[in-house]
Amino acid sequence: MSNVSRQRQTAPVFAALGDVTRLELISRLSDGQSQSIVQLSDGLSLSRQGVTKHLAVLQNVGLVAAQRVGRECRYRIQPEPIADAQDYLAKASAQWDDAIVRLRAAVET
Amino acid sequence: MSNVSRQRQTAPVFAALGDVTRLELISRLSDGQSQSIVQLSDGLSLSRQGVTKHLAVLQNVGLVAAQRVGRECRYRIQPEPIADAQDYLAKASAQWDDAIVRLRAAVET
DNA sequence: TTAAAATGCAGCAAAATGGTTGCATTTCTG
DNA sequence: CAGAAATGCAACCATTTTGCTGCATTTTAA
Repeated sequence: MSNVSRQRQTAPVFAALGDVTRLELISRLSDGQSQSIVQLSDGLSLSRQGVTKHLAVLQNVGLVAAQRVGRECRYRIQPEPIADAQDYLAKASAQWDDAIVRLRAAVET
Repeated sequence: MSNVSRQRQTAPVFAALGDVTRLELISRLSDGQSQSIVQLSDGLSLSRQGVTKHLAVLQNVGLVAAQRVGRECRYRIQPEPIADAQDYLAKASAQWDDAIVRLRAAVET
């Protein structure tokens, strides 16, 4: 995959993670259990509809999945996008780690 | 460090990474060499001032550092914030990996 | 069957973002 | 010194984001 298309895929995931409230939601879902909107809203200084919007952002980039159960809507975390983001950062840092090693070597020559 | 304060630190870094142009700038700087604004603007379908703004975003969260050299301003990548972001994602995924293992174990009991 | 609970949808306002242009300033170079 | 090169700064604009409220709908439970 090209650099550009990997960036186009990954950037929206980073953007979705770039908000304290959404990181908190991710954190609350990180035990692997699904939770309803009301449950997820509990303790946040934000209206229920505000939380719904944040969940929609997370869902749009595939970080969470929703399932309607009776009258409630349960959200569950989806590990893949995070793994991809992790991978992206790992490759980026590997790149300049290598570069730094080469630069050091060049200096010491 | 508490969950919340880690989120407050990390969220802005993710937000800064959540843009294709900025990911491209990071990528261009990943060889460890510093580059001027004109160099970084080359080939981007964006005005030089637009690029400057993106660089300011990256600088504000510590992803790059600027140094004035004569009439040009050279930017260099700063590995730390990315390492932090990587660490954050690693801890998050470890959390639900553990949870999934526990859930499987519970089911198989 | 009636009321409460959980959610969805629409509209609206404030703020942030991403981009532009124009002009001033600093620094090199012929 | 004069002009070109590189940047900084300010103002402006369109769009997106983030939050709200109000009301409708669906589902449960008494």
